[in-house]
Amino acid sequence: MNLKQLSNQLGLSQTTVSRALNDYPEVNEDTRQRVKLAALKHNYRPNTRAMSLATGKAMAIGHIIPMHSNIEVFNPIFAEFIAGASQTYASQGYELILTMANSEDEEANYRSIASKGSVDGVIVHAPRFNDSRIPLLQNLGLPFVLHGRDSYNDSSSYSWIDINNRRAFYQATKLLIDLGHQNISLINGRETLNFARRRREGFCDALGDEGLQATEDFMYSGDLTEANGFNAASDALAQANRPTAFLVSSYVGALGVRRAIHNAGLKMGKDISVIIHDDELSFFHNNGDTPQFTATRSSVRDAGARAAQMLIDIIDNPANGPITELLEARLTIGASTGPCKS
Amino acid sequence: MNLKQLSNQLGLSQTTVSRALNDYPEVNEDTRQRVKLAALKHNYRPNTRAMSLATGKAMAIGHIIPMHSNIEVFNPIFAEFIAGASQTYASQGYELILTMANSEDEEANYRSIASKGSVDGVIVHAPRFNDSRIPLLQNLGLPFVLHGRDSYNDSSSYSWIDINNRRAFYQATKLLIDLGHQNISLINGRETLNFARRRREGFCDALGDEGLQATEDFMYSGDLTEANGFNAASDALAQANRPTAFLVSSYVGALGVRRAIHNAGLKMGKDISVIIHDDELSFFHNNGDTPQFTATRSSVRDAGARAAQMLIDIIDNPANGPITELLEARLTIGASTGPCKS
DNA sequence: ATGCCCGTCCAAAGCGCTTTAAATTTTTCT
DNA sequence: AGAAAAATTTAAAGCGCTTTGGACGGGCAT
Repeated sequence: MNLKQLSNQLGLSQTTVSRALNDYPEVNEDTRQRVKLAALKHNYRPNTRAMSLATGKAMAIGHIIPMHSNIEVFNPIFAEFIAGASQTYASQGYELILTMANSEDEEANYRSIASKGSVDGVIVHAPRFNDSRIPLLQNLGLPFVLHGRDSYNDSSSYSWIDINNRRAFYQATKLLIDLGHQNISLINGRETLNFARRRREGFCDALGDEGLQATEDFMYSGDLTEANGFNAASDALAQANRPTAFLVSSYVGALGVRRAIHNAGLKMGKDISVIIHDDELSFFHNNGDTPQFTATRSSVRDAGARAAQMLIDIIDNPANGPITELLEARLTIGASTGPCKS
Repeated sequence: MNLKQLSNQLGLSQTTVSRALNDYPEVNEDTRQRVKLAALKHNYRPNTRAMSLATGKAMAIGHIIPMHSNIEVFNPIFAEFIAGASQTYASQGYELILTMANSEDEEANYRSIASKGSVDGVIVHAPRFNDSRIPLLQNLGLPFVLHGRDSYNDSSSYSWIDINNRRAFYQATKLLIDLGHQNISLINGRETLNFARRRREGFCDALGDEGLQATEDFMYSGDLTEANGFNAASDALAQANRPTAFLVSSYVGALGVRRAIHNAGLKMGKDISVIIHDDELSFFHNNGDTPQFTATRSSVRDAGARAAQMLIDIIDNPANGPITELLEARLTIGASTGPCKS
């Protein structure tokens, strides 16, 4: 059933039917009811393609997940962020178009998306330091919101939502120091990404403020897989001057760290302290119990929902300037930290 | 830049330019080159909405993720499956439209999607026993592929891709029995879902074939979160006649099981054996090392890529009957199993 | 030359919707 | 009652593409 058929059914013009359904004021209330009823009865819904061709709005948002072609880790954090965003889209009639972009043809990918007209805007995931996608999208005139910031590009020139990574890791480090730990290992994400850089800064600054210094050997950086967490922690624990605490950038990585600690015959929270950053992935929620990990917490799903709303606002009001939002993580004590014993 | 502008530039008709770009034969080869060059130079790409309105094909596939509104676990398996599917779509010019559907308004959601014309087909995730979505989609005439089968509906009447869950769990159980385990606990997914039912069948049948019987108390079913795995295993291990082995339906759940085992002061692989089903989530890959878990393995990402291709084939050849594909999981020995010691 | 075919190109219709400009009906005011 | 204003409806254009049906001219056989 399309608009033409429906309006024939009703003995009305397409114009009137269209207006009735879209709640335009210039249509009689009785007519509107009649139209809406008929639409419901015939299960009519306007064809989105025709609609967006006519209005010039795609009513769709693109999410472009960066993938480095060989490694191909699909970070669950993307998934959770998207789950949040999709809630927002659903409530506002937007569709979510998902694309994976290999880093090689990334620029081509963005150009293609911009010119094909299938989205009204995009969410940019995992910004790298000096990320070329920012000027690119600005040039293309495609509205976008960054999940994260770029420390290189002027962060007031574009819209972003981020957590205060620096402060979170500063506080976490401070807590470990207060507990007596002086030899702390940082197991971080890939430091080509801004979030990881900022976390490292927070970590190093906190140490510096207490007159300590980070041991280069105990700072690890890489994809936040379980295996990488395990390998990093195992490596650190095998050293003579091994660290007494770990600061880990993700829950998944921390699972590997926990395994390494057990493997070394140590107890997490007693022999070795661990603080993690917890994005509150839904399949790791443990309801109510004291959390296993002391963590800086921030729901990435909420961030996704918020980012989506921001982007929609930007699309609706292109005249307004950039929107930015900085979220603070909550430092929550769990079972993985304790006083330094050595 | 749109088609009109481009063809004006070139001094050609829209018809010719369109045909040149779409590799129709009735256009001079020189002209075609000239057109393609100009398109490249001006970064022209046909507007997808206009294209799909003209052709009647959306060139998009919908993925509808079921969410039970209160719990809202975003299963990483969906994410990984989608990552696989998106590779296929990218190579064939399809877009991937992602939707989360609360179970309440699920039917309305599918109806809406079918009538809006924004997708050419859908992938149905996580089929339940006697899943109403199958007859619904058949009635709506919307092409679809199930990820999984429905044991209730006639599984030759629709297209699906599934792993042989029954056999995988039969073999895994058999292995545990061969190792001397008689008291085995099954920590399963939600048994309203077909995959979990089949796994349970395989488990029970293997026990039955060896003259054993499953202990009802030690069969758990629920969302496959870390916490649920932990709770189930903790519960089992607290019993007097506690099991000597666990069969766990997912990697994430197994992480909780492992934690419970450690918590009880036991060693996995020595005191307690564990076999899991491993969907080969990318962030749990450990490259090369002997796997932590003995597991039945099957890449859900590959399944996603394959499912996408199946659906595209179905869309292209609506006349052909349903396509089905049954994948076998590989039973791989890891460090989590050993002979029964009691 | 004539007619025919083939290769190449184009004008115009149509996909299903929104929206402008105008027509028609109803209400209001004098 | 008649004119003006307001309310309601409609015809038609247009969004950017594909595709049908035809036009045009050169090469070939007759």
